[in-house]
Amino acid sequence: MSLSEQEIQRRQALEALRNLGIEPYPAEGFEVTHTAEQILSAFENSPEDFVNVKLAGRIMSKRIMGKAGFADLKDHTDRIQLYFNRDEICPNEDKTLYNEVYKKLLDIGDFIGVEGSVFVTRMGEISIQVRSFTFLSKSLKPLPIVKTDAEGNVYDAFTDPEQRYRQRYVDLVVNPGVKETFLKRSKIISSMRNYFDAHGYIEVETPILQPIPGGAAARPFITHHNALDIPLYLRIANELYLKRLIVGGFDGVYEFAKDFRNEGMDRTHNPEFTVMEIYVAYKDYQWMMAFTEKMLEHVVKEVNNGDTEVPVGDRKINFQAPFKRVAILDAIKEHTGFDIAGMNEQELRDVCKQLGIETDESMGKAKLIDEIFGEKCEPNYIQPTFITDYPVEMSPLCKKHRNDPSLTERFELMVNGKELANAYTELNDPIDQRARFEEQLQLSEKGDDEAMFIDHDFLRALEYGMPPTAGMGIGIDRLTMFLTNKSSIQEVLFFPQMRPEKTKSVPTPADFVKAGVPELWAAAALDAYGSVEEMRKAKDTQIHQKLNGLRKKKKLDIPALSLEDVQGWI
RNA sequence: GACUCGAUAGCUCAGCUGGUAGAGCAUAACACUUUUAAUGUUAGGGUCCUGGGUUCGAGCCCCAGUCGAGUCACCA
Repeated sequence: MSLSEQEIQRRQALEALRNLGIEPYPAEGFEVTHTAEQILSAFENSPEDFVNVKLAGRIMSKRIMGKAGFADLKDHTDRIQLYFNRDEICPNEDKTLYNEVYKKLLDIGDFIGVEGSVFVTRMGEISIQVRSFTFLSKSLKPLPIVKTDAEGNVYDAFTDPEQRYRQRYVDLVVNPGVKETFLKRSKIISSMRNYFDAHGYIEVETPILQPIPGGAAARPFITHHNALDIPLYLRIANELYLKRLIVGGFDGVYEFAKDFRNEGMDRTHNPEFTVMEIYVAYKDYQWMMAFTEKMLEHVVKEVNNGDTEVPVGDRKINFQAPFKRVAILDAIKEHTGFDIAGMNEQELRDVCKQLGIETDESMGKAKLIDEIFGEKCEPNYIQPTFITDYPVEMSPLCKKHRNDPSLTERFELMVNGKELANAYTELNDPIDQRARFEEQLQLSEKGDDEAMFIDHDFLRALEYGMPPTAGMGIGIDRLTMFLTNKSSIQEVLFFPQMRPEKTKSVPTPADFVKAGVPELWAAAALDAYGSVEEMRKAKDTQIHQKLNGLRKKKKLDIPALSLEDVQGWI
């Protein structure tokens, strides 16, 4: 491992601290009495409460002026300025603590604990006059320095998305606002959870490793269980398990679930993502629509200071309930002029052709309709809109429409032209369900690699009887994107999936020494071959000649090699 | 998958008919007792993503690759 100049200096500082008897990584905790936020918000009203404060955090900047100096301390709440005065920190003759430890050995990025009193500087900034400080953890790698001036201009921002996502810890430390996004995400989830709990629904956990990946149309990740010697799949949905629980007598269950889909990645798709699914017995999709819009309105208000309107890109989206409801066939009629109700597969193909939508042989009716809707209608629904009553072919787990058996009781919630939620009156007729699965099997044989598998255990559960049930799933990542106004899913996931980092190990002379090359020759061998592997590929005679050649050329002051020497190394 | 753009110091970026690299911040040293992107002076710091090619000579031109970003397609 080769270290940069600054990394070496920090290791030296680490040593210097230890030589002074200061442990840079102490085992003890540090008692914290205040946070930066508390001090900044309450000091002016009651300064008497802040004559003795202890807080801990990371040093974010340092400014020294002779016998006094400043630093910014960032704790989990905010940043606050520290004032270090030499004679305050070092009341006695020995000024080491100021001159050496504070001035030279304390680096940006270090965690320290400080004790002192709060005051206001001449410049009017609330600061802590430090009486004593304690190293809590030394930082060996320099953080990128992002500076903001009085006008709020940001300098040298740490912006490279690759580095920000790969090293989210750094992103969180130096880029203001990143943490807020994730705090909001957390709040969205807890707000939703509270809403469900208040209705008496039960949060449950269901298997992530599934023998049959059911509940959605998607390509799964496959893995293998050694003891059972069977393939297992990472779940693409948890729907079928939650419905089993309704069969078992739960009235309302929900789960915040990580789902996994082995498909493309882009700024709206990550291989693992979070979906909340909820199932409520004795309800239908009409009820669920009303429940969903009220729930969303509630969540949006909670995370958005009581406002239902949120900015998304250059638009504003209003989550005020009730949302508009449009049947999918009406939507298609409105945006394409075609009435596709009752059309067969061939007729739909013709419509696609006239609309300029590409199709292929593997597409059934469902996919064709989905294409038309996705291509021509979906982008038009900016404000939250329920699209309802999908054709039966598109929804194999959904109950047929009470008024039209060619349709289903399903809705999707479209926001900003994207699907945010999906819900059904759940199919609980086991015979119908079996028939629908069998249609999926035919699609699969036709080449649709996303068609659903038949889950016989799920059918068996339905045969015992499932009460009428409404179910709904909502994409938490997408919801978070809307509510934080981010245009990519990577911004709302702490650790989005990335291609593995290439760790190109740079060979050093030491590697050659380890391989048996004498130290005298290691640098030359590195020069000649670049890596141990390359050298091993060469013949001993070639190595012998090449290295001696190099010795001559570079006038190395070392004895010439014999062939026997070289044979001894490899 | 296609196209476009990018990769140079710890970070943000510059670089020129093709002549072995430069700024700001960060770092180090000195000065300075309340600074505000602190300041002033000085110094150090680089496999210019990788591999080939053209050339007397490549960070720059050509080819191939890696990684990333954006647009589109595919996929939900």
